[in-house]
Amino acid sequence: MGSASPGLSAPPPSRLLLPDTGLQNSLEKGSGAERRVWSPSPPATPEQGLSAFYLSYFDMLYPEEGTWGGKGPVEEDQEEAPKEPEQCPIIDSQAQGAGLDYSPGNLTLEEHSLEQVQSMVVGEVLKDIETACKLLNITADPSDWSPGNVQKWLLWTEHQYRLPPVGKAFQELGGKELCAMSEEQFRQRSPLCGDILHAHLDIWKSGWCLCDSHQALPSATATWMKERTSGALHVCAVGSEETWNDSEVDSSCSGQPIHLWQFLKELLLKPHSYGRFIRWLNKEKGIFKIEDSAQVARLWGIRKNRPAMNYDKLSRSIRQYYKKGIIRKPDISQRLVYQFVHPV
DNA sequence: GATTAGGACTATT
DNA sequence: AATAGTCCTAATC
Repeated sequence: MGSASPGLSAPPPSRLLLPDTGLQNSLEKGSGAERRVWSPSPPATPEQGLSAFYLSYFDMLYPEEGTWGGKGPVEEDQEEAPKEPEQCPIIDSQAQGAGLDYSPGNLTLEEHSLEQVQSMVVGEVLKDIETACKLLNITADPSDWSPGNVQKWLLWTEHQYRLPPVGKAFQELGGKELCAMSEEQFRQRSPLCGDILHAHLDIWKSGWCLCDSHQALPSATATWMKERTSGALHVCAVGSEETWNDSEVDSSCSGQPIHLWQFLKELLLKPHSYGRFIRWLNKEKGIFKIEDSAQVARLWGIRKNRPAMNYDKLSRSIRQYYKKGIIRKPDISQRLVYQFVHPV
């Protein structure tokens, strides 16, 4: 799944259908400039429908809540409403593990857990998309689909997610028309699962957008997904020669697994989301500091689906880069500070 | 006690 | 084969 959590760019995790606890109220009270008010009303927006889908998907993936990492929803804090996006307060990593920071603006434990869920779910769905493309011999971009492709996709989605058959409800539609349809139109054609199908298609559209950073994303949900999952689907920059402008690092497509150094750059490119955990000390020289080793390791573990990842292992991988000339320690060695050998 | 360095081995692709 | 994950010892901060 995409990267995880800490992110917190729009839309916030509060879009998920949260348990009926006091959480919703606290979220609304704590809503800052970045935070949108969560609407407790029945799913009326595509995003809310999608959120419901995430949870149902999660249920399928992980029947027993909290099995991942074995810790359940009670976990570290990760995020706060940043006052200055580029200003990254140093967090005491000691306090992170057991840290229960409920200060205003910080995410609650439930949110963190949900973010992890979102990241994992989105990652799994994106993997499914890759698989489906190969299996069905269709493109990742739904707008390219022929009516036949649309039918293939429908059948696959029904089967994959055990949805009730939609029959001929979408029979004559091509990909472009399908993409142009609102959730309501999906519901009209398929009252039983139109919303779910629309949510699936939304993910396909977004997943496709992950391959093209220049293309505008169709929805806030897609923006959220892009923030969190860039690189999850397609990252192909290989070696240490390529440039690493903001526009280039995660705009590639090849299906190659992401490398740690790429992942670190990804995080570094989003200081607003991850600046608390890793940030540039000198971007021109490629010098960065891991402010919260445990969190960076946790994010890496999520990305690679390695629940047992920790900083000890992550740092071992970084050290392997010394020989390869990808990352090194800066001239003046500091703890948790590394330097990309080929900054641009 | 956390971090750093690196050897050795295994797993995955 | 390349890369990363795992486990380890030892040194250092």
